[in-house]
Amino acid sequence: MKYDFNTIEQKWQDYWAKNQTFKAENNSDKPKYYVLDMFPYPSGAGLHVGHPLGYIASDIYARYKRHQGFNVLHPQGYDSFGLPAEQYAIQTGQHPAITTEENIKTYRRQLDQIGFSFDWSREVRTSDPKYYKWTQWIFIQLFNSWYNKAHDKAENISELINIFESEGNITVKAACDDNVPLFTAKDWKAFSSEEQQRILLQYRLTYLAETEVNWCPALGTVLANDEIVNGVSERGGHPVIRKKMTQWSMRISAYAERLLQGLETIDWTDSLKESQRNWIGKSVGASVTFNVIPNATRHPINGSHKIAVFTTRPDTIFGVSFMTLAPEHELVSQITTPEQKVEVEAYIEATAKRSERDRMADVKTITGVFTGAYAEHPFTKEPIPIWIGDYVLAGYGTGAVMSVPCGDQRDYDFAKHFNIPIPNIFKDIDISEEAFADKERTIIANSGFLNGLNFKEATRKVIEELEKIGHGEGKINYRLRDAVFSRQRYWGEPFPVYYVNGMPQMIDEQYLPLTLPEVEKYLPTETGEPPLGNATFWSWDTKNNKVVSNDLIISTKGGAPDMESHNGVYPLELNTMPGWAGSSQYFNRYMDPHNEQEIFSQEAVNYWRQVDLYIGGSEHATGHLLYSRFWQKFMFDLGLVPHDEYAKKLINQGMILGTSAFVHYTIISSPELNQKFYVAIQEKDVVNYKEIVEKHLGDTNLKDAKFLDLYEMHVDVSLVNASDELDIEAFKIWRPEFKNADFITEEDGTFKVKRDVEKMSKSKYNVVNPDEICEQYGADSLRLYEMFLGPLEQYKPWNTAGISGVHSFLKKLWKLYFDDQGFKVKDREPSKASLKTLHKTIKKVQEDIENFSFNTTVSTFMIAVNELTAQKCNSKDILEPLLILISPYAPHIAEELWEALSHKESISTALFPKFDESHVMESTKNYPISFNGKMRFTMELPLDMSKEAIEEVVLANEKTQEQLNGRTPKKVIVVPGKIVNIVG
RNA sequence: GCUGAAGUGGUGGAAUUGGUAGACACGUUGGACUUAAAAUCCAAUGGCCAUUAUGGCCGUGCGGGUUCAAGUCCCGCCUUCAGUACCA
Repeated sequence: MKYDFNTIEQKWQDYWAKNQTFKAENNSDKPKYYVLDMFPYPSGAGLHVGHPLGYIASDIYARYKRHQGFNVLHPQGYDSFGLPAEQYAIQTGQHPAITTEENIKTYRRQLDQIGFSFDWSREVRTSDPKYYKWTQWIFIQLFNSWYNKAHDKAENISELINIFESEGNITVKAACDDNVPLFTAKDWKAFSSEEQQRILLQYRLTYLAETEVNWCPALGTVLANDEIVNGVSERGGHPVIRKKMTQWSMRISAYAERLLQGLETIDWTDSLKESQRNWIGKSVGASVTFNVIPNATRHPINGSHKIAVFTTRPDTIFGVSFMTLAPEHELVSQITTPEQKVEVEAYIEATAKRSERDRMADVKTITGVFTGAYAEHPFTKEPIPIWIGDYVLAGYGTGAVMSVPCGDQRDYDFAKHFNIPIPNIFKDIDISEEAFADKERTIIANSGFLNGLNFKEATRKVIEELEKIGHGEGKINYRLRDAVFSRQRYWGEPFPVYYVNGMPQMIDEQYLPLTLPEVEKYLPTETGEPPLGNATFWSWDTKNNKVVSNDLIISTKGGAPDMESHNGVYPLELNTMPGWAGSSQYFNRYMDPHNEQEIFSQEAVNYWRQVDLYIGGSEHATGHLLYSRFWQKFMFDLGLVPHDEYAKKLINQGMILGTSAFVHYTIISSPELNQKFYVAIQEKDVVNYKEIVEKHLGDTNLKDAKFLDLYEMHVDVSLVNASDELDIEAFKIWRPEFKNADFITEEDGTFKVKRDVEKMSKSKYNVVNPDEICEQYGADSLRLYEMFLGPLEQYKPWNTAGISGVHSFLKKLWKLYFDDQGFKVKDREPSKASLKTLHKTIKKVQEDIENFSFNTTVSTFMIAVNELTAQKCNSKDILEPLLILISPYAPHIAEELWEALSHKESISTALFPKFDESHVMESTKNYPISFNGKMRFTMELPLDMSKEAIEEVVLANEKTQEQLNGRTPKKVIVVPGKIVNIVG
């Protein structure tokens, strides 16, 4: 019988689906294990061979855990809201829901053919109203919460209102906006309802505020910091500018410290944790307040102003020789003197015009301008000139710095450039060339009460003094900014929000989900509103078939919208939520995906608790993986989840890259020619291509024609064979403009292309489709090969040629069970050698899987099968457990052979075989004997021999004596089980 | 600049944590089977030298060091990839 993989794989995929083999129950006597993949965005291009890598790894682990007797949850779903479907809709008018549905079908078919053990009964889709109902629900919970720093957790906003009513906000320690005014309980009660709401908004965990955002004109939407790469949009590479807009934001900064601390408790890779630490960017220092001197110049400044700065070096405060404000700083216009006004305004305008990218590009150019104003040094009372400069960022700290040129290189450069004095406050340090920033070696001088102190002592002392005079305090600053949560797009979750007098109100939970309305066009409206502004009606309560008009929402009764009485007309929020909204809690929803009453039941979440193993790409380090941790901590504060970290262990799979092929060519044109003439050149001839083309053309009529530069183009990799030779005829059909082209080939007519490793993408024609691989070699071969390619975490190029190795392994495996005569496994006593092979394989496989070293496991299988073939093993006692070992990697063939061994149940119910050391034990060990560190021969010795006995035997040995040649050994080293080394 | 990861044959990659470097696989070469091809099987395959055979020397990015013994540990460099970037 032949190994007919296509039939076998189809058979078992159908069997698994029909019998719901991998359906997980929310209770079991078995211990639980939760294996999660990052769910895919279903793109129109379908899967290429790089996509399933992580899924194969997690599937192997999930199947392995089932064999270990665990109740395994291994779900899958789709992150189905997103920009590509919307852009496709803009171009074609096709509703994103339809293209998304089609793409999901393709994905599902492709995933199914690889034989994953997903529990599809738990599938979620972020664009499904039944799912995004709960995304909207979480948004409402965030809106109704504030962060109490005293308890270090989120609490209900009603508790904050209680405090305001009894004591105002003076005693409240909350994560809130910086500019909240202080008020008493009496003040609070005197505020209008609208004023109260405005104040509460400054405390809520999701809030509406006018913020400076990253606006991408080409995409017509704002972007979060992690969606910008090198100053351009991550998607499409469009320029991004800063713009002030009223937007929803998430107060993730409230959780900065807990997000940082939580990293200590989870088993994620160091590099990923490090990225998150950098992104959070904690720095410890002090905030210092400087008073602006009202009449330091002929033109007194109106009112009294204070400038707060954040510094990590308060110990250098006596080295301050100027201050610098960001051009966007709000005080700039108030303190600038009339003489400086023109210059300052020109400077502000010039900086505002520069895009983020330009600003990043020339960080070396020093620019700035003097405001004319002075601040007073809190200790020396000396006047300090106030400058503005674009090296100070409005978005970090307070947007103002105290400049200490002797201790900070940027301040130093700025001072040098504008001839500002650079006082030296460091003992025995030369600062004539550059600033001195080494905290460890710092001894303060010329600094009054700080003289002689080191960095630590001086910092403590100066903070103490600042607090005494009310000019500052110790402070911790984080780089992490609140996350902008509004997107001006159609294909995303609508906000459950409407506005009364411009103040946002939450739609009552009973009316969720607020479903996405139909629109004619997916572009912004003519008045510049987001695409949702095009909707003519909204339908929300699908159960009761209630419909409301576009910008109308029905009046409220006691804060909740009342569907029955049509008393008022209020606009709805027209923005939608960003891509990361739907992916920030999906892992918990899988635990109880069909629950319509709650986001998930407490029974379910207390059973599954945490994700035990999460596999996905590292590109989400500062996006999804940070936001989802934030939401989990929030859910924990609400008492909804038992852990405030949702994923115990995380592995980043590396990317599988494509091997692109390129053809070089030049185009010849001359007046005599009607058309352009292409000449393709092999890579080796590229350097001297002009000479070679001329020589090639010889005396033809093209001889005197001019030819253009050399071009390089991607060639479809399917037109190139394993030896990099191009199929020229097929190429000419693929690219008709080359129909009459000349190819400068080898003498034997072959034409070699250039190869390069790049990301797989349609536009590079280097995509390898898993469908073809499954068709030609089978899913088991694909699974094994993807693992065999190299370590899971590593980036590695795909090369289809190598798959024949794993494929012939499967054929050899098959032959252990079936030959031409049929099934050949017998119920007979296994040989000692076969038992040894089996048990050393059990041990190695178990160790490898537990270390996620999947590539070496495949080698282990190959060695085992080769050995058993050589041993002519046909014993059931060996071949049956062997299948269980291989089954996580190649489940289809394992099921088929398992069935041939007369099993009625799926192999997934079988328990992993136990390793028995006695079969592997050897009574003797080969000791390598070396002289002066060089290995000369080996000698078999019993395992239980003592060091001394080994030494004696070795020295008495004939070969040893030969090597020693009459000399007496100086030293003999014996490490039992390892090596004997004799120093002559 | 900073942070993290990594440099091993023609190629992908192994190496029980300091103990015979190159497992396993691809590729290549030779052979068997076949009218032929495919498939399958066998053998060789880091480099150099020697050869009738046994063999010898050099080899894990570079330069040092520790050790009886270093791909692995220490010091100093170089290169590549990824993330981040005027963060006060």
